[in-house]
Amino acid sequence: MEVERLPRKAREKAFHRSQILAVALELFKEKGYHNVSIHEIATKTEFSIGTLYKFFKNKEDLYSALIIEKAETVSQIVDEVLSKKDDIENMVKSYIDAKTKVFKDNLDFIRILIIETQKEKGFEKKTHLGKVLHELHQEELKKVASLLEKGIRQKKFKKLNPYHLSIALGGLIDGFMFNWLENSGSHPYEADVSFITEVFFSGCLSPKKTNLSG
Amino acid sequence: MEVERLPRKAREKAFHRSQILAVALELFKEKGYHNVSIHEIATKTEFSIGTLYKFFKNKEDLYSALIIEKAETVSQIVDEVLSKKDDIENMVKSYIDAKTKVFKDNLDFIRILIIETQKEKGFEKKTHLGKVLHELHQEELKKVASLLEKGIRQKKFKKLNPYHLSIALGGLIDGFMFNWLENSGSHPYEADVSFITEVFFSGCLSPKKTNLSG
Amino acid sequence: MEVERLPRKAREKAFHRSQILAVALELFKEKGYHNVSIHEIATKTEFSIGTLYKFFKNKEDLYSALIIEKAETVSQIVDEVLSKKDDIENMVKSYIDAKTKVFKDNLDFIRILIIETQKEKGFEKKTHLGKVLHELHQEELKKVASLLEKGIRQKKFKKLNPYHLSIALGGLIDGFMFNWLENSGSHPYEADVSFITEVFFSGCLSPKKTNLSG
Amino acid sequence: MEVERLPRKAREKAFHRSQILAVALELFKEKGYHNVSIHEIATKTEFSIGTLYKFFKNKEDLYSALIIEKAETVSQIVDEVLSKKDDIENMVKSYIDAKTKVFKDNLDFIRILIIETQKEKGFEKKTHLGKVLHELHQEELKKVASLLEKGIRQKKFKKLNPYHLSIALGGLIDGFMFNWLENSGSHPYEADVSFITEVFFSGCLSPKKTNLSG
DNA sequence: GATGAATGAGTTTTCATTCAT
DNA sequence: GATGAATGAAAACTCATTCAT
Repeated sequence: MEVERLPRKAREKAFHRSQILAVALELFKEKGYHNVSIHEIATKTEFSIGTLYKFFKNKEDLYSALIIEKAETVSQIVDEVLSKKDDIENMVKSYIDAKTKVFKDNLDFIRILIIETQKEKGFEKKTHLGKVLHELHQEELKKVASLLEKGIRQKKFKKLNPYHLSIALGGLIDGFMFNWLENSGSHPYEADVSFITEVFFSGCLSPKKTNLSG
Repeated sequence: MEVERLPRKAREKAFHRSQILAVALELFKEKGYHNVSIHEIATKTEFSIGTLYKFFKNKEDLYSALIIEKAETVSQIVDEVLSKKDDIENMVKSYIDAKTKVFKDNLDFIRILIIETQKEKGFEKKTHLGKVLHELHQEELKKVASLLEKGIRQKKFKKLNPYHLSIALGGLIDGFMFNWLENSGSHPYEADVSFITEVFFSGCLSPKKTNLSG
Repeated sequence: MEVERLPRKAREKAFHRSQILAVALELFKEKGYHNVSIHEIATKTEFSIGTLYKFFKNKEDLYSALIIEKAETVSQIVDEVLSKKDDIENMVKSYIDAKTKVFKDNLDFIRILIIETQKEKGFEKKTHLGKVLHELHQEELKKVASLLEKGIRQKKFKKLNPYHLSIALGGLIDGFMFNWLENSGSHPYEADVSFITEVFFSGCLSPKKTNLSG
Repeated sequence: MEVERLPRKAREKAFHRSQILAVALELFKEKGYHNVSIHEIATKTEFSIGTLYKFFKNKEDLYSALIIEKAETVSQIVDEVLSKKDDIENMVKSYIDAKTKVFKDNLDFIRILIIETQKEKGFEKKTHLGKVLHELHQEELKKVASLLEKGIRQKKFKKLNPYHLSIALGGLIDGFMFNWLENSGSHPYEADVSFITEVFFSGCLSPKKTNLSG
């Protein structure tokens, strides 16, 4: 009995935790970190303030947990795409697709992620949150880099530093998506996706291929 | 004598204003908007709180003034570069140079600019600050776009949407510079500059040119 | 046990509330609204500032609650007197007695009531407080008027507009009591009470009655 | 020359002083004492703050001067009426006329007078302002009392304490005028004036006269 | 374990008054 | 003498966090 009881409790606890985070995300998106009070989160989750403090040691901790959880989810989505073996070019396209979709689907989260990423002394690596986000970002860059490297070895891409190329690709995606965000999604984002793909490939595909395809 | 008296006062006032903004920038960079109190700014500037409120009607106003002033300075630097008539390719190179340099020289400012840009429901165009930043950004995109368009007409660049291309270029620059920022300027940023230039041109120069240069 | 628990809490809360109001009244009487800080009320009540703000949403609200509560108490006292069926003349006498006693017992409250009544553009009916006070006053005038009307119908009083007469009676009472207040209660207020009664009756009783009684 | 220069300066000074008081009265009426800043008065008078402080040693002093000046004007109006020798009854009527007219013409002033009169410990006789107002009021009561006394000696009024009668008359006037004020002058005040007169006389005239006139 | 009342440090902002020019 | 920039004490109010029940 006891053996089953704890797991159930644990499951419940995890569920409650995720409920709190979901509500908090909603509120932070809507009003910004400083304009949301613990009291408000407590009321909306229908947990007591004391219970919230059982789950998270303070407001900052709750916020960190929220960001990290989301960032890991996004990371997993990207990982999945990168782990599906396919033709290199298709994989890059899938990556661009996945990233832009994640961006579009999580606009508000992305917004607070950016704020947090830059907030308080930039990538403050002393902060737990800062470290985790830095690592997740660097891991992604490396994974994309290794994909691009494979493409270079297959002579499909020009001989350029693959880590730099992955930064370039990330920059392209972010640039377009921020522009889309700035103009409040006034046009279908798919247009941007195809442009990103076109620009990136026309710059990276090795000359011969370019001529063949062109 | 009287003729000079007012200008001196005005000059002094402007100087004091800039001093306050400089100190405030320093503090905001260091601790973030919400962790800096007016009292602290007053103490550090060695002005009284009341004097601060003579210059700026409230904390938000001081912050806005800070951001807008800096953003306009950056805008002017870019404008200057874009107004010097030269060979298109050199002008693009100069633009990349200028932008990366501005970025490097104003790391901390860029950081709080990003936060502000995304803060509270993204580009909140209802805010004066939000509107001003949005406009400055769009103006820059258009200027770069018109430069690139000229290049396209001169058959130096591929036939791609020039506005989109300017977003792409912006994305590339930001991507690299953020990466550089994230790694706290661990390597000379000039390396990034040349990579940005290379990637951008290899993707944009019209096919013939590519073949000749490759 | 549980059944009693909530009521006890509620009772305690009500008690605390009344304690705060009592202390606040004391302070406002002593120093005036603008010269009493929330901090001071908190210190004197031995509650924290935060607790005060749990009871009242701001300083104005605390003040309003204070005035309205007192005004309603006074209103009830008057109501009680007016509801006891008796000979008309005795009822009027009782009313004068009750009013002067209330006045005497609540000198300081009356003072701030007057201030509030006249404060900021007179009976500002837009304010909740203003409305409530206005209504309470008008209600009282009407009740007294209907009492006097009965007297008129019974031919005990002269045929004068009863509403106007109630204003006159109120004016008489206030005039004497303010004079008494101004001279800091230098003489027993009962002297004033009998004078008010005499003047009012000799002015209102119909000539025949006057002759009979005189 | 010097002999004439000072008087002109003095005249100018007095004029400026009255200008300041006029503007201040306007502002205090409109917004209340605590919502008007010295800065605002300075701006509206087109004098500098420093100059204002040359005329009045502080805000309270300016306020006192304002109230006292007005109160003395009112006092003079009443004095004039009371000094015109006439039939007693006509003089009382004139007094009621004058008082109600003053009330009507100075509604806003009366309002702040009441506030001040009751503000901060009621008739605080320690304050200069308090003392002056108290004295002015008592003087008026005495003058009216001596008028009424004459009427009693002439057997025109009942044998009642004339000082008390003067309080009663004052109370009647104030009661009606406050009611009129409370209802924002919704009806012509002359109606009240005649009612005050009627009530006061029918209550004060000796029975014989009443019978004769009735 | 859960609760939420109580805390009070800390924030932004105002404005009467002074005094160097 | 006139000025008005500078001052800074003091106010109202918020909210993360604690801890007795």
